[in-house]
Amino acid sequence: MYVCINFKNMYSYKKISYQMEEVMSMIFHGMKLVKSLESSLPEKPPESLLTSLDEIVKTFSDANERLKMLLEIKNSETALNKTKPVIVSVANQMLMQMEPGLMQEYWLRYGGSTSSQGTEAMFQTQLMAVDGGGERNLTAAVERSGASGSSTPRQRRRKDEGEEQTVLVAALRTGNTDLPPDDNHTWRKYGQKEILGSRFPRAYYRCTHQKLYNCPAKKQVQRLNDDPFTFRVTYRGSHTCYNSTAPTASSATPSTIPISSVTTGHSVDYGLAVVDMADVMFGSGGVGTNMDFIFPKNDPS
DNA sequence: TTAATTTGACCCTA
DNA sequence: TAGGGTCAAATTAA
Repeated sequence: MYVCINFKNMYSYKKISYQMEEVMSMIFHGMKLVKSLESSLPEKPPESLLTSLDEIVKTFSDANERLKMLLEIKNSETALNKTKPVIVSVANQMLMQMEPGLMQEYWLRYGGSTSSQGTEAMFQTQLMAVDGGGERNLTAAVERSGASGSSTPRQRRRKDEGEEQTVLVAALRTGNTDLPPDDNHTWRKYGQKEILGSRFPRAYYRCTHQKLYNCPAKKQVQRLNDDPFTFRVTYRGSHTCYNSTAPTASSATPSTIPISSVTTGHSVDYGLAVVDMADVMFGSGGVGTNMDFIFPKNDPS
């Protein structure tokens, strides 16, 4: 199952996008202050401590206020523009510029909500089930599986490896179309299998840093039977290699993600598209071209 | 030379 | 027992 979000009113969406960047930068500034305070905590005199705390509180409080205002704007626009969800095929084109794994990465890196309900409410998304070429609205959650299992861990477990997320990703139309688009992580292919009932084999990847950093992230990539230009990518496990080998997105502006492959991996080049987090957070509007994204709804972490 | 991919065999689960 | 997931030796690419 996948989440589709409509982005319509490009004008207000850009304004909000800009404001959201400001909020994000305020939050990051606050975090910086906290870190700075933390490092100098033992020798800080009470007066200086008070000043620092005041500044931190004010920064986060300002960010909070600004965010509330943005949400109000967003909600009022949503009420005015009840739009019909557009289906995955349209999204394929957008995915050439931005693909779901990056949203997952963004949340992981920049502290997305740990509450899927909160995220759900904020985005007011519409869930859509995509089954091959068919479509139907659903209100179920994004695929999760393997939460339970036997209590005796074994070396080669499959069913209780934690959360699983499935997303659709557009295949490249040029170059090596066999490769799924880069998702800003480096993956090593460790297997490929013919799957019963599937026209195309399923490829198995794990994080390149699995051994070095004990990173458990894995993904499966498979072309859809009825749409060879779309990959179904299933992510399992979260990356634990961020702190040590983080791709450069974290060093960029917090609200932007470079989509070209900044690490090695498959050398798929998309140019350098930039994705605003606010684009995703406040993406419903009135006039303009539909822009649809698909990304995992639940909190990937 | 090193790292990544391929692929047949093995293991695990339903 | 079948099907899916993983391992690891062999092969290929950089």
